Parts: sequence; structure tokens; C-alpha cells
Amino acid sequence: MNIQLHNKKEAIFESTLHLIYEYGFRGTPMSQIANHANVATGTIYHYFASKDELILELFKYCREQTNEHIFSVDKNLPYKERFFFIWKRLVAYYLDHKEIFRFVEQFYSSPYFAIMQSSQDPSYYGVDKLHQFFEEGAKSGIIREMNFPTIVSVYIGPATSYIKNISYGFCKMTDSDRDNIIEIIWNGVKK
Amino acid sequence: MNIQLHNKKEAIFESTLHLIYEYGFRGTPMSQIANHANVATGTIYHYFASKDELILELFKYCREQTNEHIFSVDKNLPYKERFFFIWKRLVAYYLDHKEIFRFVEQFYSSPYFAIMQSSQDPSYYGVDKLHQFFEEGAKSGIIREMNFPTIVSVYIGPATSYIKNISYGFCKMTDSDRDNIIEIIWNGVKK
DNA sequence: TGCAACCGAATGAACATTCAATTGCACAAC
DNA sequence: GTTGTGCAATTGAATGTTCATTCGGTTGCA
Repeated sequence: MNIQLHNKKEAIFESTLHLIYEYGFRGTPMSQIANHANVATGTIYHYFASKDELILELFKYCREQTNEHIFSVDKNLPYKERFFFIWKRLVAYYLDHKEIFRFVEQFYSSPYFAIMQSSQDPSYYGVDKLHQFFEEGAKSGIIREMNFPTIVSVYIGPATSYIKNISYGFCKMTDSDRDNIIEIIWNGVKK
Repeated sequence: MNIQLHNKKEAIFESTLHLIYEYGFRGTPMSQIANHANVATGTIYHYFASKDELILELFKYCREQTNEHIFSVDKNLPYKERFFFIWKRLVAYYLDHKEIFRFVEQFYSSPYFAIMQSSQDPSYYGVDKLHQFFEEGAKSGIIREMNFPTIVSVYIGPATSYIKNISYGFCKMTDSDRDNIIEIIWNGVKK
């Protein structure tokens, strides 16, 4: 029974993700989501109070999924290696999960994000992790002192930009491109 | 008459921009756009065949506006200074025109972008300019050799990331943050 | 006189949401 | 181990609203 429940909810999530990837927020009616997930329209409303809530929950779902995958690094590795590793991991994850990437991008630049910010717990697991990680680097004198938004812009910005370039078909991806980018970032921030 | 026409069309553009900034694609009906622009609903259809076309044209409009403002640099300045100047100009422009930034972001991560790509002339004025600019730097040995998507990711990525951070209220902006970021980028790519 | 610009009420389709009815299952009673 | 009971899960047709788009008509200018 619990498994059933879990399955359906997840099926709804995945279908929403898939359809939004293809048709955007505007282009994906609840009925289509239901179809694609092999449930009745009404069933969605058993799990979610409204379409907005579905979207909001889906965002949380995505964030959890992503965080789970990215921050599994061997703490014993030298800092520089972890710096490279996490970044590549992030890029690889989003390239493997384009629907998630696209959805999250859309979510951020939509009014949903404002809604979420105002009504949510601020438990940004991923952000916390990153914060710690950069602080560690700065404190041990490996990278420059920078405030958090600065380093985040420099570390994450090129990653999302690169993923967009690929995901929107501007260019092909090569490992050496990625190596280049993270190396450039490192050159920029190392002490 | 031509001035009238221009005025109304532009009023429609600006209203759309404003409303989409606040309510997103989904939340801005044609009737509202008309209201806000002080024209009748039907008038919009005199200028645009459909809502989709309005959005598509608005994107072109935004791109033109942006390009006009950014690439006015004194060619005689040393390369490094131009490298800094263009970047700051870009950031400043988007911070001054948050609606444009938000709209373009939304546009890119929506299916509209795919539509545009398939049916459009590939005259990316801004992209061409950038391409030339980076090539110049690489040829004269001032910055490293990189393929275009790589350097774009590293140059533009942090800019948009930073603008998002501010625009979504994650942090306040200071000039020194920006100075920091572009300096880091420069350290990363210089030879 | 003609045509482009403009108007805004009317139309119809698309869609989110509701709801009355059905199913399936856990658990208690016997 | 059979039957009964209640509640969660599920269904999908019906409802009502919200729009994009249309259109017949008006205005104003060349």
C-alpha cells in the first residue's frame, strides 16, 4: 500500500517533469500529466491540492534528488581535487537529467520561486554544504577570501551556462571542455 | 502615424515585459496586457498574429535593446580594460532592466526558444561581437586559447549567476563584489 | 473615398478543479 | 477463515472559469 502510494506520486512527478521539459509550464495541463502517469485526473488531486502545489513539491523533489547525488565526496581528498570533483559531478548530473535542469531553471525564473521563498523553510541543504566547502578552502588559505555570492557565481555560473549551451544545442560537449572550464575557475580563485 | 504605431507597439512590449516580470508567462493574459498598455485587446492582434508571436517578437526586441547598450566600447582601450568594461556594462544593464533579464531567462528555458531557433535568421549580433572580441584576445596572446562555448560559459555564466542572486534577493550588490568577480574571471583566462 | 488603426463585446476552446461513485485493502469480530 | 466495516485510493465525467482569438463596427487621416 505504501509502495503503491509512493509509486503513483513519483509517477506524477516524473510525468510532470517530462512534459514540462517538452512543452513548458503553459503547455502541460493536468489531464496530460494524468494520462502520461497512467492515473486519473482526480488522483493527482488526492496527492496535491492544486497544480501550483504540485509544481512547488516537484521543485523540492528535484532539489533533494540533486543534492543526494552531488555531495558524496571523499573528505580525505585534497581540497583542489574535491573542488574539481564536485563541479564535474554537478555538470554530469544535470547533463544526465536535462528535464530536471530545465525544470529548475524555469522554476527559478518564474513567480513560483518567489512563492516558495516566502513560505518555505530555509533548509537549503545544498547551499549549506557549498558554504562550508568554500569556507574551508578560504580558511586554510587555498583559495582567496570571497563572500559567498561571489564564489557561488564564479563556481556555479559557468556550470549552468555550459549546461545550457549544450542542452539548447549550441555546441557539443567534450570532457576536455569541462576540464578547461573548471581549470579556469580554479586559476581564478586559487591563492 | 508612424510615431503612433511605434508608440503602441512599444507600449505593448513594455507592458508585456512588466506583467511577465510580475506574473510569468502563465499569469499574463492578453486582456491584461491590453489594459496595462491602454489599448484594446483587439489592437494587439493588429500588430501581432498571436500571443506566441508577440512573445517571439518581444524577445527580438529585448535582444536588440540589450545589444545596443552593451557593445559601445572604445576600441582603442587596452584589451584588459575592454574585457572588464564590457562585462560590467552587461551586469549593470541587466540590473537596471530586471524585467528584460527575467523575461529572457524565462524565454530561454521555455519551449519558445526552440521555436525561435528553428524558424529564425541566425544573426546573433551580440554573439558575433563576443566571438570577435575573444578571438582578438586569443590571437594577440593576451588570453588563453579556448573554444567559444568555453569562454562564453566562463565570462557570461558568472554574470547571469550574479544577477540572479541579486534579482532573487539572495544578496545585496556591491561594486566591489562585481570587481572581484570579473577579476577572478580575468585571472582564470589570462595568459 | 478608402484604408489603416483601433475598439471591446462575443465566441468557443482549453483547462483546473470538483464530486459522486467505485474499488481495494487492513483489521476486527465471530 | 469467513464476513463485515471503514477508510484511503482511485476514477473520469461534469462544472465553471479563464482566456486567446475573432469580428462587425467606428474613427481618423491621407
